[in-house]
Amino acid sequence: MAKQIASKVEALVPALLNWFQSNARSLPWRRTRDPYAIWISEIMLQQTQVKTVIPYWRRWMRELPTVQSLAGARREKVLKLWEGLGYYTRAKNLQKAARMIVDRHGGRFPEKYDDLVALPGIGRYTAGAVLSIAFNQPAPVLDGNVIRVLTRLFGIAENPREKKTGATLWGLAEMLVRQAAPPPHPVPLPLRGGEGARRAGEGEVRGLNARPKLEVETAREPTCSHFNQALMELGATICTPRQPECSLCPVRKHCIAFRENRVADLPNLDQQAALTERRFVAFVAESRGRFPVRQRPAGVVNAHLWEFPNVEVSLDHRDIRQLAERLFGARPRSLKPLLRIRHSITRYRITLDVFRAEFADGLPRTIQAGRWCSLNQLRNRAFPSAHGKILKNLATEAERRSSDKPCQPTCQPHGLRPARLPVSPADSAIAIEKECPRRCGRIVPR
DNA sequence: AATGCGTGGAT
DNA sequence: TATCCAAGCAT
Repeated sequence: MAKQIASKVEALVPALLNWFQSNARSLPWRRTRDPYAIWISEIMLQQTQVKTVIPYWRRWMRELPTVQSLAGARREKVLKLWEGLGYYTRAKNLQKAARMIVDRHGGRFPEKYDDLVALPGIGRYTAGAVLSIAFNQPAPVLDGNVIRVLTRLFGIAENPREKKTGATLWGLAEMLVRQAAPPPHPVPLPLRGGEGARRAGEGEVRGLNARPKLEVETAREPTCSHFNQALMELGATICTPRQPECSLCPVRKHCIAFRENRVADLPNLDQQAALTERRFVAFVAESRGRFPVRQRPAGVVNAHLWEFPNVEVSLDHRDIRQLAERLFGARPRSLKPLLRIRHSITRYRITLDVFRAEFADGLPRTIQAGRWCSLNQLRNRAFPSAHGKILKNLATEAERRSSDKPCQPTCQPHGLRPARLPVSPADSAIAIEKECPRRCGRIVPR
């Protein structure tokens, strides 16, 4: 059994290396061997697709091209560069780790596994990825792609999340990348039989010809780097979760799942938990061109990012005015529904209802732990995706407002009288206004 | 061991 | 539209 696996491993490595040579996608981080650049790409690629990462990586490398620049950057800038990628702890850990590299490693990127996994945000996978891809060390990687490829190739039906199965998979990944590494010493002659012509030929040349130049030439081909990337590339482009392109697979003749028609059954993952519905109501208030926003505290979802004041409510909650009063400590002069955003984070499906709130002049100067920011100040802060959409909506509206000509005659700033609103002290109803029908962005009385 | 952490692409 | 899940890590 072990022998079968060994010979299979031996066959897979050259096939995948050869395939990768002509089928590797051209990705920006594949044009460098800078460990810092590769580290950044690996962190960004955690649970995130290549297509999404590319523009973020380019911008990050332009703004923070070295580990020193990252270590010295302001956190707000780091978060802004990460805005929209999610899992924001990744960005904060990147900076922590960069400072550790500068402080404890003299700014030189660690080349040892133990040093790498000691850095925040670097686990077993990322350490292996940086060691193999940047330094061409025979360190294994096991990510979602590799799990899929290996469970199919070797017909592993156990749940890969189980500890024992995970150990098996890591073991295979290690055998493979070791096989991809050139032998540490010139292979002593004579070779025993059955090793295969390729390896024998290589050994002969090296054994007979010990010129240093040849060693250098041999070592130049980064086979560990390419092999691990080949494994992941196969999983990303051919051996995909759904509708894999087995007809294009360079190793299908070695694939147990393909032979036994079990490709669709592997890997055997447990289905994800059902989503829970939640609803939030957020407010955009404005006073003299400034908007109140607050920063989320440490230890919660989207920690340290900014957001518009909001509260969670029951799915059928109706009294928006009451929410606004509670949040701002003042009764809004008007309330207008602005937009509804649906999104999901982790296991929650969230509806975010956003309202525009106007207050009598000078009313809410402070929102609990919040700040009044101009549009430009808002643009420099990092928002979670849903609140980023609110900001985008705001910016679009402001753009429209400033570029359009004044419209006649109902719109207050462009035309005539102020909106006269029925706000008697005892009145609990809020006058819902609407936008100027000429789309100048202003609010007009209904 | 199980759960929390975001977002968007693909189908 | 609904569902899956992507170059995982920390606790």
